[in-house]
Amino acid sequence: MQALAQPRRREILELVRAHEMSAGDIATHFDVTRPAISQHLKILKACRLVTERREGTRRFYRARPEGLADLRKFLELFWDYRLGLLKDAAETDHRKRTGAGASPAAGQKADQKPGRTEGDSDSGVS
Amino acid sequence: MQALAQPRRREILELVRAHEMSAGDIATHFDVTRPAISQHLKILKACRLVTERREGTRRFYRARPEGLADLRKFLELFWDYRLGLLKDAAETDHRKRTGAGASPAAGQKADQKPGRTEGDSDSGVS
DNA sequence: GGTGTAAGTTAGTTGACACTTACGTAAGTG
DNA sequence: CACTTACGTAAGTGTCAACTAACTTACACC
Repeated sequence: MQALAQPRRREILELVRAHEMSAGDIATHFDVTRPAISQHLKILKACRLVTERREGTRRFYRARPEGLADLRKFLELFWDYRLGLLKDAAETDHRKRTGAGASPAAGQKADQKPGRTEGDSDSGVS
Repeated sequence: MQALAQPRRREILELVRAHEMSAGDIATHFDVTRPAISQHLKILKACRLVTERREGTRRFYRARPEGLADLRKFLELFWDYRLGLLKDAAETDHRKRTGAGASPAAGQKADQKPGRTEGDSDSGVS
């Protein structure tokens, strides 16, 4: 998650999303030095967001969408739950009901807290 | 995006995800001071990730799933695109995961093209 | 009107991290 | 074996943000 917070790393991911690219080629797309890109690639690789393929002196990188799938799964825990009770539609306009503890959508079905499912797959989100 | 990178803010979101909660109550769940939570809530509110409801001296906060939907849409640009050009067949082991087939809100596809999306980030966190 | 409570705001400090410069390492070429 | 290419790593620096402390604002009750 933190790996994607940095815009520079998202740009790198976009570069290697379609086709793999060597570290030097990636660096030429930015105005920062090559070691800086190398450090970003190290982080992305540690988070399992890219894969590395060595060929002679060069190293080619490529995005790994499965790593992003982990993040998507994590986010789904939020909006899936919320969207489920948006069908009430009563709370969208007048929620001035002073029920301190009682929300208008008192139904609150599926109050189950989405337990930590990080263990399902090596979520290297760190 | 950057708003969710901080674990503390994700914990706050989890707290107010199910039911709204006052700022003081939120603060008691953490070992940091109350102003710190207030600043986090300010950021979450600026990013449209929570909504505020005032009641006397208290202010109740609640998660806003639509804000997370934006992030989900952004992430879909990555793996949807990747899954689309898997015609290379080099990595044929991309059998449909649980999310691919059971995505409930998959009705709305990404309306943006997967082109240059940089600059979209930096969601005015500060 | 005065006091207490609940919350946001400002100023200042500290720690994390992105970046740079310099150096080291592995593979190819003469 | 010297030399170059391609890349990673180490140490140092600057900046941003998370946190604390102190202050201010808004509401409720006496």
